[in-house]
Order: sequence, then C-alpha cells, then structure tokens
Amino acid sequence: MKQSQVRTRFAPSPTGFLHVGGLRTALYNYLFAKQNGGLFILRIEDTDRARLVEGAEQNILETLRIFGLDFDEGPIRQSDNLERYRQCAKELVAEGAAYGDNGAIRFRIIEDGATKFTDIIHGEIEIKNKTQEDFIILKSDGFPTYNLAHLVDDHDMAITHVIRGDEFISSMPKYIALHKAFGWELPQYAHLPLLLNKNRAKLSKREGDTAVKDFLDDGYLKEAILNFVALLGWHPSKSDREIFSLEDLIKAFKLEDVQKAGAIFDMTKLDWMNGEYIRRKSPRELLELAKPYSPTWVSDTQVGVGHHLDLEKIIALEQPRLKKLSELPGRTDYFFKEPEYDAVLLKWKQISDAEIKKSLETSKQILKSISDKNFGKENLEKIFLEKAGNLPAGKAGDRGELLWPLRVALTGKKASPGPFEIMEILGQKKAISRVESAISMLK
RNA sequence: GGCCCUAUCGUCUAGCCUGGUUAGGACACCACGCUUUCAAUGUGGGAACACGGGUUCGAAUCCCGUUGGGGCCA
Repeated sequence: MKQSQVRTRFAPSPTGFLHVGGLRTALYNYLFAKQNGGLFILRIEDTDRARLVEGAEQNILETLRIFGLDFDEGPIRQSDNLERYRQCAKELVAEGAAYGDNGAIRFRIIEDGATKFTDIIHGEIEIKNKTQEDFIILKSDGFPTYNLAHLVDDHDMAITHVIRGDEFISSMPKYIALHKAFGWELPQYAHLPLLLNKNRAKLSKREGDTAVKDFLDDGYLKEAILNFVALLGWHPSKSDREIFSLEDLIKAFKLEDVQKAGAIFDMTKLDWMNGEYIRRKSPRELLELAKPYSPTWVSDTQVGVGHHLDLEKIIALEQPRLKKLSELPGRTDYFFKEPEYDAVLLKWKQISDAEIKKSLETSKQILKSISDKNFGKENLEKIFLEKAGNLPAGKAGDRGELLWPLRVALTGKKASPGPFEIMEILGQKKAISRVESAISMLK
C-alpha cells in the first residue's frame, strides 16, 4: 500500500552523441516523472570500456541541458559503483543462483514454465523461460554486464518506473529472475517502440544524421525538435493538437497513449514544424539564433555599424520561407555582395532582349526619380505599380514584364522576396547600380 | 532458425477497451485563389482499416489463423 514517489531515470551509454531516439526516451522519462511530481535521474552506463567515446558523456549532458530536461539526481556513473556489482554477484554465487565460469560469473536460468509481466504500454506479456539461457553477470575483467548493473542500480536508486526501448522485452525473464534471486521488488516497466529509419530498421547512431547535435547545428530549433520527437510514438488521444511546448507536454503526456508499433523517423514533418517555430519568433530573436550560421551575421562591422535594424529586416523577409536556419546565408547573400547570374534569367516569359532592356531602363528611370527619403517599400510599390499600368497578372503588359527583370537584377535569383522590400533594405544607390549592371549584361 | 513485439492514407496518427463514423487530423502531394518569382496564407482534392476465416442483424473495432515488418538470441 505504500505510495512511493515516482522516480524515473535516463541511462545512456556514452558510446556516441545523444541521438534522437535517446532524446525521446529521456523526454518521456522526464515527462512522466514531472507530471507525477516525481524525480528524473541521469545515470551514465559506462561499464563497457571498449565502446566508450570521448566527449559522448559531455554531449549527452549538454544536449539534455539545451532541451531543458533537467535531472534531479546524477549523473551517477556505473564506473564508480563497481564494488557494489561485484558484491551482488558474489551474493548470488553464495546462494547458488550464480556460478563461476572461467573467471566470469553466470546467472543460472531455470528453464521451466514461463515468465509473465505487465508492461504499461504493451499490457500482459508472457515469455517462455526456455528461451533464455544462463547469462554472464560479471565479466572476467571484473566489470558487470548491462544485465546486472542496470538492475542493481535501478534498485539502489529506487527507480519506480523503467521507461526504455522495446529491445529489452525479450530479456525480461532474465531481469525478473534476477530480482527474485535478490529478493527485490520489481519496478514498473514501460517499453517504448523503437524509432525506425526509412528502411524500417532500428535507427542507429552509426547511420549519421541521427545525432541531436547535427540537427541543432543544421538550424533546427530546439522547440521544434522536442515537439517533433515527442510526437513520434505518442499523440494525445481524442485530440488533434500538434504543437506542444515542454510545459504543455508535461500536462498532456500519457504513458498509456504511447504507440505500440515503431515509428519511422521522417524529417519532412520536422521541416514543417521547424518552419512553424521559426515563424513564431520575433525577427530579433531569430537574428540571435541565426548568428552562428554565417560570419556575416556575427558582427555588424561587415555591413556597417548601425545596420543592426537592417539585419532584422532581412531576417524578417526570409522568416516565412525558412525551414531551417542554415539556409539563411544562401538565401540572403545578395544583400552582402553583388549577385552573379546568367543574363537569360532576366527574361520574363517570351519577351525579347530589347524589351527586357526597355523594362530595366524604365525601372532605372523610376528609381532615379525617387528621392532617398521616399525609398520605403510602400512608396516604391505604389510608384512601380502605377508605372506598370496597374494591370493584373497574366494580362498583356502585366506587372511581371516590369518587375521580374528588376527582381532578378537585384537578387540574381529565380526565387526571392519581392523587389520593393529588397530595395528598401538595399537602398537607392545599390538598387540603381544593380539595374545598371543588368542592362550592361544585355549589350 | 528460435523466441518476443507489432500491423489504419506515402509518413506521424485519432477512432479499437465500451461493435453501427461519409474512417477524423497533421505533414507531404495535386488543383485553385492571392501574386512579378518563391514562400507564407485561404479553399478544395486524391490517398488507409495487410489478408483469410469466424462471432454478430452489423466488425477497423471481439476471437482464431496467415502474411508482412521490427527486435532479441543464435
């Protein structure tokens, strides 16, 4: 009848950078603990010395910190606890549940019958004991195996709910037998479906691009990654909601609503979600976030002191188009250097070179006639559209004939924001000189 | 190969427990509107209950089997 406080743990091996599957496991553990007023604990499972990767532990800690998955206890390292595992192994040998085998210690499996347990996500599971065999709990080098160490720690740390990947289900008879041998109470188990790659195979760190750090470096916002990962294998029942902050998730998440089947990690939706979060930022916030993506953004010196506002304007222009921050330099390069492009790009529909030239000359005339103070986008738009005869798109002599060559002259791109907004930022002098360059290309 | 898990649009999924829905949403895709282009945005569209048996007046939903996928062990 005891009502003990919920304690969950995330127990990664520092064998590589934290990947998206690990982040999800950590998140679910965190959410479950927090929504129950419990504690979330971090344990580093570093007993497999051969597979340790330098920097991995630090990356795991750093990544959890970035996502706000703050742990209440830890990090606890298994390598600090070796004596305890050895004692436990000896204890099992002493009572006959385990035996020595070439310097290692093996736990004895009784092959009769079946082991039954209840999983929070999967429900009742029954596994025949003869599918198991005696397994090593302490290696000859004196280090414990996962089978022993994780279980001793979960007990010592009073973990109430073990939330981990599906791949451990088939070993459950081992863990249950071990608990019995120790005379320990079983925690509750929730086995999460695996994250799969496009080929439907288990997502692995070796395939690359699954490290959370890579996504962060690529300009995915932490809110978007977290939200996206939360939705892989979980969805609120009877709700269509998709956008969740960490706080929202604590309220809405239900372990029982976690999917049983594996989910394919498909970045297409992540791209959309990242765009959603990008659009929710203010240009100022976005500017801060974008600074790492190009030397241009780092300091104002390259675009001239006092142009901070312009940078914000540039960001604001791209904000609705951006899927990830790393796209920014490529999309905005024409603000910082003269565009390079092929003259054929200036051609609007089927018009002749002479007509393009005439169009550009018209733009040049207009630009020269405007005073510097009236170079705002609204005014520019008004004047240009009047000149274009205010004909709607598609009509003979439509706006495109005037505006397309102008826009290309300014950007050198076949896709970009509109010319008026661009010119407002670029200023009259540069706008005119770019139109002139375009004209000279047609000679 | 043995064991275990699993199965709704291309993808993430709601619905399943407590049988009766035009099987809902989102991403992606397509079309249209807006528009100089690309986005953003609005409207609309195509798109799924793996298969076979039962039970039942009625099955995505309950039961059995098959097949597919995945995991663990070897």
